[in-house]
Amino acid sequence: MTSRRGRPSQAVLTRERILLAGLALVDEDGLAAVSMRKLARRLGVDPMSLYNHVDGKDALLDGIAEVLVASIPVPPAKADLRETMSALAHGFRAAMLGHPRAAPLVLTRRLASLTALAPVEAVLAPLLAAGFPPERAVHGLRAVLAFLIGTLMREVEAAPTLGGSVQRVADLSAPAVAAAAPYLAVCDHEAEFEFGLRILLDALDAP
Amino acid sequence: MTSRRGRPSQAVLTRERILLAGLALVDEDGLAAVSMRKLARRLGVDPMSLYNHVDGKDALLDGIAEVLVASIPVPPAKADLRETMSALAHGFRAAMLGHPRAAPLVLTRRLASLTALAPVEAVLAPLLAAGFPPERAVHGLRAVLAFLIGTLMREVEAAPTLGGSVQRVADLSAPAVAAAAPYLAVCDHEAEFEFGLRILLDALDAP
DNA sequence: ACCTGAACACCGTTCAAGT
DNA sequence: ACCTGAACACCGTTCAAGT
Repeated sequence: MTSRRGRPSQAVLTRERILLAGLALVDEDGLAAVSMRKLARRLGVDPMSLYNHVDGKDALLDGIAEVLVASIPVPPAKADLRETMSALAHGFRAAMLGHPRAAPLVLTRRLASLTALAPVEAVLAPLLAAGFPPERAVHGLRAVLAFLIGTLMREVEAAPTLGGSVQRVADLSAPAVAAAAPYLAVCDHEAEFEFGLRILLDALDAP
Repeated sequence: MTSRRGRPSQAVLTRERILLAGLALVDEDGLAAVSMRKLARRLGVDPMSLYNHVDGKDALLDGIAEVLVASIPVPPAKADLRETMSALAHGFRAAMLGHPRAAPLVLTRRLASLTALAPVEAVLAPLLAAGFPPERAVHGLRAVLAFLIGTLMREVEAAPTLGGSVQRVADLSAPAVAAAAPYLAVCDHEAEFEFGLRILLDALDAP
């Protein structure tokens, strides 16, 4: 049922269709498996056709990252400072954990700043409203963001849990590691997240 | 001056020689430019020869990461808690900034835990000595590590500064971003690092 | 035990050609 | 304006062969 538009045939390909198919490909097969050719195959199209909508493989990955960033829920501007910060952090985390294999795209690329404008505004607005000098607000934002990025890298695949095989390898050579081994062996990501986030939000609340 | 060993000719290739050449290649040309073939060329050797000492490209990258981790200076076990933590954090940062293009290998891969044993011991020992219950010591370690990873990712290339082109794009649509624009536009990595680290170390000192 | 080189199944991207 | 396909210069890795 092609509609009554004048164009010879509706474009099969769209930047959006490509990015969504790309995200699905990453979700299914992982980042390392992404290739222009495979993505084209999935879309039933010649590999070169993708280049009409996307600037190359790197731009494709940036685009997928932007899709992910755009999916971060931004809480209503009203609520109180701590609640807002916490809601944003949890929303960011949930968005990343919803696509664990694609999350490194967001966590390890410098995106065009406009992509993250809404969430950044949502963080800065209550900080400024609470009387924070802008410089300190930016410091706070960046400290929390660094923690989020580090934590999520760990949750998502990369970055050491320090868990692995610490078992009883360590003894005389590393007595403290041996003593803490049971806690190093497991990692409750949820608890680690709340623990670190509370420290940072407490520090921002304080002054 | 080949020495008097019985072997027909000393091995030209060593795992260590390969890893160091790999690190140099990353330093010069960046991570994306690393290939087994290019590394072999640099060593004056057939590409396939590398496979006698290294398990493949991924294992090569792990090996380079381990070289970097091994270069983290571990402070003497004595000093006081806060001083030790701070020294380790600064040492970690300095080691990564010494090889900014290779740093993501450390920051984004799950290394065999034994690699990081010495630094982890150096963090946990003073925490336990100060009376921290081991579970809390591990939480503290992980929170600081997450912050370090996130901060260094930002310093080193990846992860948003939020600086970019926020200039005056934002106005009515994002008044808080507009108000903080001058501080978003620049990023004093040193200051951000100290700011966040102090918050975390203060929180660990407290109880 | 280590090194080699040909071969295989892939890549990203340029370019000229089609509609 | 969009899509195509051949071609180019690369990849990582297997395998059989050399010493």
